[in-house]
Amino acid sequence: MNDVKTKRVSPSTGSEDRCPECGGNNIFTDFSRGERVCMDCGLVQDDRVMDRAAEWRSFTPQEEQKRSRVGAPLSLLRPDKGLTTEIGGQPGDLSSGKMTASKRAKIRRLRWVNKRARSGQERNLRKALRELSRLSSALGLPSYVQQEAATTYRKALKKNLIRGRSISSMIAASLYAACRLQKIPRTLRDVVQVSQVSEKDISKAFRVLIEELKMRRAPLDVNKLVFRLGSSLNLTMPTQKKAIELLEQAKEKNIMAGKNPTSMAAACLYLSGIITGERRTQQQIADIANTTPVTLRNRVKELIKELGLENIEVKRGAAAAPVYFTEEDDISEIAVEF
DNA sequence: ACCTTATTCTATCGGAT
DNA sequence: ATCCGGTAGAATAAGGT
Repeated sequence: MNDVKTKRVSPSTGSEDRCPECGGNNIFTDFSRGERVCMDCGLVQDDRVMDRAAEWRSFTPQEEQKRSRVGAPLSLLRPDKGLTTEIGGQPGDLSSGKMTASKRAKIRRLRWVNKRARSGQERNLRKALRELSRLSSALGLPSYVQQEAATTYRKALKKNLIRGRSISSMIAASLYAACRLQKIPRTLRDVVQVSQVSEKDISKAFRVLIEELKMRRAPLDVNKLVFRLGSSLNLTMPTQKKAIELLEQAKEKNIMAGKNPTSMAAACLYLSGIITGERRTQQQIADIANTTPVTLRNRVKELIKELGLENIEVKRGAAAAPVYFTEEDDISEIAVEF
């Protein structure tokens, strides 16, 4: 652990799933920050992250051959999956006298009807998907998560779960569920902040989804949460990894149950900061973790008691002055050695 | 529908650094 | 002056009756 450096590089062009530094394949991609972090050595590749998913699928070799980039791909993110019937009409068609007035009127009417005949569900979906893409880009989520959320929402719509609930709350809940399924570390609170809906409504909607759609509830990945918060606090990788250690111990001692995972992650970071001498104040951490110093203290107190960390009081006096980088600092230039 | 329990939040104060 | 630790009271959620 002591020979770890925090270092940032541009992404390599070679094999994308291996760390260019240590060769490990335990790489975590954080789409919201546009970073790829090696969980083993802490190397951060921080250029833009590309979504490398195939543009659309082919099912047979022939299809693969024929696949061209003409026309939009089928997309779950469009209400009609990208297949729309429009009744066209060149300016000349209707006015050049090739048609009788009544025929013209008929066609105009047809076009009008077609535009409006899309069902209420489709209109609902249209609105929902617009909101979905707004939320996803605000949270910096890749499109496959968006797709997942869209699919969930379609199911909910089909089962009539939307009735009586707001579109915004259901779409936010679908997106949150998608993050959980795809192991993207976003908390409900994160979603609430970019949404216009209250936390209460979204969590209610989320529970409805879980129950009615029998979704498996993938546990939130607290370790990733630690890296995300740690990174926001500009803590070095040794401190973040120490926090993970504490977190693992906490898991073993079963003191996570019922607690907000975010505050537990925050508490681990606070303690590890004290241990490595890279301290942040309770207020700083609480702000980043969207909790309060009070809750943070309670978690810290439990951790100290359960993990037998009382002796860190000794090191507390010897702690180095906190080094806190603001957003403006170019931290890519800084390599910290231990 | 009501009660209980657990968690977290806001607000607040006194003591330590 | 700021940080830390503790307390009281309200809101909220989940579970039981």
